[in-house]
Amino acid sequence: MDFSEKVLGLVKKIPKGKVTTYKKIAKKLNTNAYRAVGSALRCNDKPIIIPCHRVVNSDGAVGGYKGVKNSKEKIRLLKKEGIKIKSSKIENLKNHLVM
DNA sequence: AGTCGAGCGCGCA
DNA sequence: TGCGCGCTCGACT
Repeated sequence: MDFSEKVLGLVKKIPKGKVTTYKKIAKKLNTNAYRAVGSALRCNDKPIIIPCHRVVNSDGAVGGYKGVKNSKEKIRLLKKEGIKIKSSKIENLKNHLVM
């Protein structure tokens, strides 16, 4: 569970209005298991303290949320935080990227 | 551009 | 032990 814990720990630190990618997280953990990052977030039981909606794909696609791909809920949440989203893709991704 | 297959770490059967 | 997953990237079409 170390892996998952680390992932959750990092995601938890993402400030409001900012996002990061699965890839960056994996890199931070010194691994190439990008999928494992998604898995960890998917299995996370505390969406309250773990804003998994702030984690997106490297190309800006929102990915998924709560086990559902392209979750409209996730998109709306991000938009609410001031992030522009066009057709399930984040615009100016670089502008919101952290880490 | 769009699609396919291969690699990673963890969880579940 | 084996397979799949909220992913990514290099190769092919």
